[in-house]
Amino acid sequence: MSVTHQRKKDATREQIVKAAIEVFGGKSYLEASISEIAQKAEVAEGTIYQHFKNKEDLLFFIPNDRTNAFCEGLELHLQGIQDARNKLAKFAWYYLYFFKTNPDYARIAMLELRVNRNFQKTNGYRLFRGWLKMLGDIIEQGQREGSVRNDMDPVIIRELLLGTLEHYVTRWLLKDESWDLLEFREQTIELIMNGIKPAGGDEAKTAAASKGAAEGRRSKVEPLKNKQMV
Amino acid sequence: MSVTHQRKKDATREQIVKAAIEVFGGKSYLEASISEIAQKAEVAEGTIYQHFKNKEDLLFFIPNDRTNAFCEGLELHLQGIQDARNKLAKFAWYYLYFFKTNPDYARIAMLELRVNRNFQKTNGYRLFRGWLKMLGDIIEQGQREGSVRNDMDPVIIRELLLGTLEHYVTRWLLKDESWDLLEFREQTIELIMNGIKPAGGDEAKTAAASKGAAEGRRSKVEPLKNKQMV
DNA sequence: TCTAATTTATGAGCGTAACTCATCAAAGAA
DNA sequence: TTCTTTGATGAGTTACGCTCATAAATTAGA
Repeated sequence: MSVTHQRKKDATREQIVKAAIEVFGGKSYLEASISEIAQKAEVAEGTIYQHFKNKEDLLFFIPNDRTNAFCEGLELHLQGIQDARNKLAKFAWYYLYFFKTNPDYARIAMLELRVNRNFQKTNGYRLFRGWLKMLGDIIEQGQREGSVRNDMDPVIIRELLLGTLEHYVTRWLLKDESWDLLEFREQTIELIMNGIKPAGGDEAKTAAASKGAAEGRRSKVEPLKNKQMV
Repeated sequence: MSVTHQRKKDATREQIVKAAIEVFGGKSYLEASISEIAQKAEVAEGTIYQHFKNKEDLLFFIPNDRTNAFCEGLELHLQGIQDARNKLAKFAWYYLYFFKTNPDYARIAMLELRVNRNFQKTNGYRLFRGWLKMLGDIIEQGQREGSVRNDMDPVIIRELLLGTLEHYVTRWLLKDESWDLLEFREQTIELIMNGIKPAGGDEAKTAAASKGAAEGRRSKVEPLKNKQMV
């Protein structure tokens, strides 16, 4: 296969994926039809099956590119921020901002992929777990810094944040984006930040003391037996 | 139509719904087939269409009974608990307990109904919003009591709790119930309870003072413009 | 430049599953 | 018993995912 040939094929596949994002984003996976995707991509139905094993395989291909875009943007937006708490706040903002500006993909990710059992075996899910680790690292950094309570398993904190954010995006999509996805951000982050603040110290008044207090309470609760929940 | 006739028809419908819960619970809505449900219910395929407009209509009928069961159990488990914070903790426990003991329905509710746009127009969703209000009332009670910070819109607190719980159930299902759904409950509730505690007071040390502190900060943040997020 | 070989695109045709409808069975009313 | 009404049935229709034989396009060799 020559280089030009490959280019041509890649271009066709890209057209198909682009059309698939639009169609899967506009209606449910079930209601979306291959023929509609083919029409929008301006290829024959059979061509889609030259590039993808089946309809689901096409769906699962979509997050590859989008997850990478998410990661790149995330790293960019976190640059220059030193402390974990500000990184977490920035993460929450970026997460909502990303899906707000990618509503078609948001629908695919939240309403289709997120609840699909087969998706967990795909490369897209592997990429998802990649940036999940980034989030976990920030939380652990905060625990080392003393700015995040360390008597709590970092996975719990991660899931609290992630669960809440995914929930907001999902509700926003189901309400046809009728309200601003970022509207609830400030109060929600305030709530979570307050929750994960080291115990025994009101940070606003006694920021310096909080670190010591946190250290004193290290490993108060049982460590989790099974962290493979994602 | 006579009483006996109606009884007979109701019995058939119940058989169909029972079979549908098993089949929709075992595989995705897409993979589940009407013929399999008909077989399991021991009726002809055509009979299903005497009782339900289509496959989706059958799916949407399922939560009617289960939501009522959820509500009854919830009210029972909340009985005798006076203060809002203990009610919220109990709610979280009951929520996870209910889905742990109803895994087939959990899959239908979390993986199908929760992300289905059409579901929002159904009676099942109306019932869901019914107990959502119960949860909101508990939070508002806590804000009046002074045990829950009232400088925060109650909807935010409700969504934080609900989002996290739904997230746990979803992850648990996608991991084939391989870990204990209740394992994360204690730490998560501790985290949320800490977050929604009135600001400025470490409750463990200065419980009495917290009320006053909370009142002092009433209406600190902007009220939400749009509460119709669910 | 012409030709053979390989890769990519095509769409008619197939299988399957949701759904319909004419017919049958069962129960109640007269 | 006969007529009417309601519920159950499954063969038939339709729509959609998917296959495959064929055509078109591109490359390599002479």
